[in-house]
Amino acid sequence: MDIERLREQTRFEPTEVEPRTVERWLASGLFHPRPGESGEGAYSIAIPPPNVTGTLHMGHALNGSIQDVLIRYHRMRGLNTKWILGTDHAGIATQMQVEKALAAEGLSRRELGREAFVERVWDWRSHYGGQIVEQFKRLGASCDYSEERFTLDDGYARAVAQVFVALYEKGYIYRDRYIVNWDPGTRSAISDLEVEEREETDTLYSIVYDLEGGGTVTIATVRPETMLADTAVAVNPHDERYKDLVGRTAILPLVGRHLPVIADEYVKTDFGTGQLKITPAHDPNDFEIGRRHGLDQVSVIGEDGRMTAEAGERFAGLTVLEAREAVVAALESEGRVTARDPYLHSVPYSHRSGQRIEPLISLQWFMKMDELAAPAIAAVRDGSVRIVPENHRKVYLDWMAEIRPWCISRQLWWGHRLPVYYCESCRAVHVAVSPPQSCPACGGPVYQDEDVLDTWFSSALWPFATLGWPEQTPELGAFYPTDVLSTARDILFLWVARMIMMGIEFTGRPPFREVYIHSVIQAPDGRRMSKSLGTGIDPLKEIGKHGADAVRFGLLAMSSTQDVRYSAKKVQQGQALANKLYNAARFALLRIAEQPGVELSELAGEPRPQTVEDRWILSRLQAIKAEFAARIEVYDFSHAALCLYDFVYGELCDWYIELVKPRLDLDGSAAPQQRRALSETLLHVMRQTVALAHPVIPFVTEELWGYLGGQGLLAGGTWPQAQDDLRDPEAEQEVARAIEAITLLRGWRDSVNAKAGLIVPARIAAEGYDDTATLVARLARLELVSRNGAHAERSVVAAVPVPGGAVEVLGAEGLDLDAAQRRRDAERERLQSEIARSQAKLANEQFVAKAPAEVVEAERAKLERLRAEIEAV
RNA sequence: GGGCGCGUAGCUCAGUGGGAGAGCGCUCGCUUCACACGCGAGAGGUCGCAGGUUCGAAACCCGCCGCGCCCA
Repeated sequence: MDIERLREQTRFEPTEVEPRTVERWLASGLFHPRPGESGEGAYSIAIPPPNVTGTLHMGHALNGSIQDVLIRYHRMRGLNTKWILGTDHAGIATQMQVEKALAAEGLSRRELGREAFVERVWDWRSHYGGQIVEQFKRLGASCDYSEERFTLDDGYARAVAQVFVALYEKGYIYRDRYIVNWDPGTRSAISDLEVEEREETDTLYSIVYDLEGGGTVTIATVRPETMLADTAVAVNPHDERYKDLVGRTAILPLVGRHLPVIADEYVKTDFGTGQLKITPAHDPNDFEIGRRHGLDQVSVIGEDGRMTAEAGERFAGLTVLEAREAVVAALESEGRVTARDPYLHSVPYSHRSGQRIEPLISLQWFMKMDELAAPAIAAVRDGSVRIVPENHRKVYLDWMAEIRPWCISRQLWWGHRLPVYYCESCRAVHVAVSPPQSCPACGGPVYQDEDVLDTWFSSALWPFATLGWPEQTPELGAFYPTDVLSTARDILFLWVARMIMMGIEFTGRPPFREVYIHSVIQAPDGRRMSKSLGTGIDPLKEIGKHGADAVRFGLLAMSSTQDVRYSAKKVQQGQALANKLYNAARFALLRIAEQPGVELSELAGEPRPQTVEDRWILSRLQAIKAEFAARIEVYDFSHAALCLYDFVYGELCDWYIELVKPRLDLDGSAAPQQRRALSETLLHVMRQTVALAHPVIPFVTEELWGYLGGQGLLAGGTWPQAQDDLRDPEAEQEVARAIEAITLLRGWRDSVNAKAGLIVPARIAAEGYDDTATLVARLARLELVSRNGAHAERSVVAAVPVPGGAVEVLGAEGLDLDAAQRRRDAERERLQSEIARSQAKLANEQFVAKAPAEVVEAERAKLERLRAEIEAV
């Protein structure tokens, strides 16, 4: 590497370095493992496939950073590591985007026809799809880009069909007329999980129905238009007021239908009058009551969101809201509306189209979940799938315990079409992977079901369908099950739970050992980050401004076990770290290069400690390696990132480099062996630091690895594990003591207004500085005076307490001694109060008797230390 | 209605039984021969409120107030 370039370039420039570093990584083939390549075992992660139409948002950037840290760390640990990449066809989302584009041309999908429309979507995908994969590269994500999957690829589609057929044959998949969440926006049924409840205030109307044979009931409803479909009136069986009503008949106003009065536990006695209209075709709860009591189902709202002929001539064709007004007006004219009250309740909306859900009865395909859920519950309960953080475990188990059938058919065109065929002649139903040419029963012509599967049905197969299942491929053998699934919690039910169920059902094993649920990054003001709110922050823009390393570090550092606000400061901290590391390496290399008799290319980069600070940094390096590894193992990315920062700033740069500077001077006074040894040690420390930080900030570390003379690409290098033989508690203690003393002395200097450059004559009257006295003196800007040397006869003008005693200052030139006196008084006061506190504690018999011995002992030692310090002042 | 979580320095957050912490911001001082994306020093907190357990509580328990999310 060109050392001259390094000399001139005083800052790390991510926009210059990062793109070319990505190219080097991609060209290396490091990200594409071959099955069974490493004897150390395999490590794999299946990426949550982003929507093919999507672009990178903060959630992707965070999850990409998390997964890449895990992938790079394990790759460097020698495991055969694969990050499975791909995109999701995202049925509704993609179809809606293309429909929007068509609308701009004045076209609709129905005008185009199914085949042409689907072709348009494929075209659209090839033009605009997959951008996000390029964006993952820019982030530095080390996915296996050479094997990108798509959930609608041929092989994947075969896996989907095979799963459908198998589940159908087991009786888990069935067709039913059932109440579903109808989304008038997409004109499709959607699953319970795609429905979002919103609090809204509506008018609660009280309406009087006559009873046959005299009397009335009064029902309360926010949806008077659905009364046209009422088929019963219900009261609670324990409601004493209405005991006599049960079994009588009410007359439905406007329609005249006879409604039985039934008793059902569902009815709340304290809501409204305690009398409830039952509309099985337009309310999920009423539907269940209807099934329990064998009530008729009358549908008055159609799939277009308008009233049907069943609603009667006066109302047919009206929208739901128009019908509501018309029905209320009609009831009013009969004097049946007795009250209107504002009422706050939750209203279902489609997560997909944003429109209000219309519950209605529809012929759909469903999947029974109970049998699949049982082993998926067991897997989490017995720990074969571990959910981190653990509190999500309970959320998962609670939801799984109450799992309901899943509506899997969608009235869309973009997606996996159901492998279901109907005979035109005999109406027989055939479910098969390969389409029958004619009806196997009667030979008649067959046609395929129009519906496609819910996107999540195919996503549920992701970890194994991407590896070639149902074929027993080498990839499947090597990389399944995957090690961890990292995701935000919003798709725990939609996706994660279903993957566990399908994985166990079809491969006999859960698809991953651990599920890591990461933070949701909110806008800085605490709102949701979203395009529509205008609160989104584009990770690529941030990468452009601060570099991918900075964004990765920032996101990891701000992440937590709960939701967090986006912190631009953390990203800047990451940028500062990259630059700091760059400059530390730059300093080390330039100084090594300038050492007479030392040649960088001849150095091995092995530790050759000669002094206490050498032993100290090597020991601290082992500690930080162990801590980083431990944090990664428990998915504590924020502390992993921050401990790197603290090490680089707080130990390597602020102290070690400052401590060794004089030993790297250029006047040639040091012996060549010593220069060489220090160069070795410094190079070792820099290489190790850069390697250990690589999973978090891969770009700057890869760049520096080249300058530092590392072998090959760092991305393919070895992660430096902690070496216990380099641990040195004594050196750690000695240098920690020196650091504390220097800090105290600097504080003292400031308080006596000593000019920054002033060298103060002083004497160390304290224990434990044998090896560090000159270091302390230099960094605290003292001139050490020996007992019988130059200034020895001068009197002590100040004593600065430091661990183990004090530093006595001799000579007052340039010092504000009044300030020194004030400082000394303040210090004495502080010590006095601490001593008093400590004494009081030890005088407390309860404390001495009940606190653990070591705590009492520590308190005694502390008191002794304080007394020594106050003595020294 | 049920569940989960949060409330600590101006801001964002860490700390989970034994002397209140970090980053950023702020103040003061530094062209100290890697870095001003830098260096040194400093100010700043009744740890939401009220009770309890304990020799000892920011931390554990109970209640209240405020905020967020999930489920029904």
